[in-house]
Amino acid sequence: MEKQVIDPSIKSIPIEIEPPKQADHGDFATNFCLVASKTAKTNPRALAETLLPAILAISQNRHPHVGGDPALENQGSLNSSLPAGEGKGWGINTQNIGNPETSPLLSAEIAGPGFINFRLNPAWAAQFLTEVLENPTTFYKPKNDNPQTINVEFVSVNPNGPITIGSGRGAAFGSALCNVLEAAGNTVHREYYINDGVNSEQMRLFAESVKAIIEGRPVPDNGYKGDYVHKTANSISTLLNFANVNSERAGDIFLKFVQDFINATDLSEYPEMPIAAEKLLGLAEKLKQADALSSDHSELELIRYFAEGSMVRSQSDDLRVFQTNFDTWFSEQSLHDSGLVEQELQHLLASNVADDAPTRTKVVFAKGGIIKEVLKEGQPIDGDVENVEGFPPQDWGGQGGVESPPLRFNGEGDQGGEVSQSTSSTIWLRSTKFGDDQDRVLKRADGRLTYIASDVAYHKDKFNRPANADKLITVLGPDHHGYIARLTAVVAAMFSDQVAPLVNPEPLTEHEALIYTSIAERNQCQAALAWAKDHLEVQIFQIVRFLKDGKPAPMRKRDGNIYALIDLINEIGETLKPDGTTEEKQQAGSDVARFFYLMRHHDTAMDFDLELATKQSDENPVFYVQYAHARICSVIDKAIEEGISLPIGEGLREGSLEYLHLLTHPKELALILKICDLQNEIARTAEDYSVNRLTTYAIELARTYHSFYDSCRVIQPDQPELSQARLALCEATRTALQAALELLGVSAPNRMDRAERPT
RNA sequence: GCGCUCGUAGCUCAGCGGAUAGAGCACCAGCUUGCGGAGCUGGGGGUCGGAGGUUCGAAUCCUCUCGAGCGCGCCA
Repeated sequence: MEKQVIDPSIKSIPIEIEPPKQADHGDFATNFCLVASKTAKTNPRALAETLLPAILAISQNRHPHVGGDPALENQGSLNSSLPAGEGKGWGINTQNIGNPETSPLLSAEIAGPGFINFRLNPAWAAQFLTEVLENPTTFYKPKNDNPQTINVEFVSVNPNGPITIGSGRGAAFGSALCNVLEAAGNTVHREYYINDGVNSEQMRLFAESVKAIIEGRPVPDNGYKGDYVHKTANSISTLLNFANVNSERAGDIFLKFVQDFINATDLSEYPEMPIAAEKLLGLAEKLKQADALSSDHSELELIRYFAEGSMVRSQSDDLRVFQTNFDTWFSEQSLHDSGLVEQELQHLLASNVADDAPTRTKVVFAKGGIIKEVLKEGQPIDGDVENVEGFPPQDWGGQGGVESPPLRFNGEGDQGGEVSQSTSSTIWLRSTKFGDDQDRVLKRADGRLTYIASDVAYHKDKFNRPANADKLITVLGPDHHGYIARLTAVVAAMFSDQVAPLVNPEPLTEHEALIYTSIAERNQCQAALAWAKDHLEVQIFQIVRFLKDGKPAPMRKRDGNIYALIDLINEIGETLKPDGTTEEKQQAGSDVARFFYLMRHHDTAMDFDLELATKQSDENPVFYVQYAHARICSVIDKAIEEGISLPIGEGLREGSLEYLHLLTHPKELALILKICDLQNEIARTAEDYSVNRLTTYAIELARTYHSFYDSCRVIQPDQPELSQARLALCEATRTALQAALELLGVSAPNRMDRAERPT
């Protein structure tokens, strides 16, 4: 036969190798010939027939090993652990290849329109187990050629109530995402943003609600009414009574209490402590001032500090139970106190992306993000503030000039004061220059700063955690969808003076002329926007609808109809482990809730059936997975009792893995391949953040094991070599299961209590 | 109006442009003188909302359309 010449340009086409859905199509298949046929200027089948023998020349005598084939190294993670095809001949008929002990492949064949199907040599594939057993904590971590430092902010609810089951989804997703990003070789910083700015209307309302309860008045309209509000009010009430009766000593006593508490706490494990402690210490200082309680104003501050501090504490306690931990709890107010907000505001003004001109630009977009209309609105001189609910505040001083914030712990930290201290002009962020649909207020005419102003400083500061962070990921709830554009605009505006402008000599369009003053400005701003989109990724998780008695249950903090995450955890735990310790109950509850949240893609709405989660929770797939783990542990224990050695970790004995080639059963091969696949799943998850993939993987791995277990008896005293090989497979499976569950934040129990079966 | 998301088995949902679209629950029939039966094996069940388009090939990508959910504050 004549030697075929293949167009060399097909070298640039990526090779994809996947396990086919049909088992009789082999263990792996590649569609390369289908993809490359056009480039190669031939039909797929002919290309396959030419290519197969050409591939053969690469590796006639491969040694069995696990790891990358240099020829395939750059083609993707799964592929790198696969062998290259080798053999003679081609055609529809299966070709047997190499010798049965060491050849990677049993066969390779051309099928269908031009697929090449590979059948692995199980004995060769089993060598992968050596890798697993020798490196149980790293075998599943994919190679990462471009490791990044990433700040991930998630949960970040207001300190005015417990973590709800709604926020629970963000906690589960965010924490699991961090785990996966880390496993994929990145450096991750977990961050919680405490919305404790003294300007916050919501927090003021919260404090006023607590105060009303203390004083026996009805809470304000739209105020907070839940049980926890009363609980907080009661403890403050006790404190206040004590302080009033014994004001000269109350502060000292409370101060000592707080300090003892702090001293007894390992701060490295409780990163939120400085914030909560700061608030509580502030409260103690207040109590020490004899006249502190004389004015209504101060008492509200005091109540607010206590309420916020205790809420932050209880939130962090609940999250810790939920296997959700943070490196940094960041206080919004600290940005004001340190002057960073004012500093960044000046920066924006200096960069000409913010000003106090009395107009606002609004952009109307047509479908596809095309600008349809640009409107310039004049700013009402009066009345714009009064339209806002609750304004002007009667008894609450804001910052920036009306009054100083009530307490200071970080020295001066006042508002700087170069911009209008207390009067007249609203300061606008010209966010329409950065793709937002309207300009945003940074500073109100009365001098108070908006939430966006904090955001500017916050996002700049965030890039320091980790140092010189490559990327910020912010996980937000479904009600924050409209926030993406302005947040991106904020980041773009902040760095607008630091990026290279686009090169675009096109004159300004009619619309652009209303937004930008020059071509240069447009090119600068659009470059900044591109930079921002590149460095800030907002991940929205969709709504969780809670079903109680089959009907949607409303979930609002303010009307008290609230369902706390910790209550859900406790209820599930109570059902599952009625005789367990609190810790055991919460572990079980957390496991079920986390798995439940993580089973669905974060960006799709999900129903959370409260009956199912609490009452019928043994139907939850998490038990299926955990049962597989417990079962393996049991088998291993039993095997060791029977004198079968298990080669793991430091006890790895030379030669003890020499029988792995006996693992030739189809179920054994399937299990080995599934374990091998974990690395690939993690790599993909780190790319597209679809953490739910790992729950699916865990279920499939468990199923593959159960199926193997049913077909292949592990402990067979008359076949010690096979037993040992299968035991190694069991341990490798256990290791992979444990790794997957750990990433999900779900425990991998060594044993599980049998459920009581109704008779 | 604009934006985001979803529509796949009776129900809840998986599904990386590939070959005959999968799992759990529910239903039916089996499996243990053997390592945990919370398990395994098999079966019935589908116009992947609809219509076009791109492609050798579409549940997957594009456009349109129908239906459902959510979001668009000088709130945070």
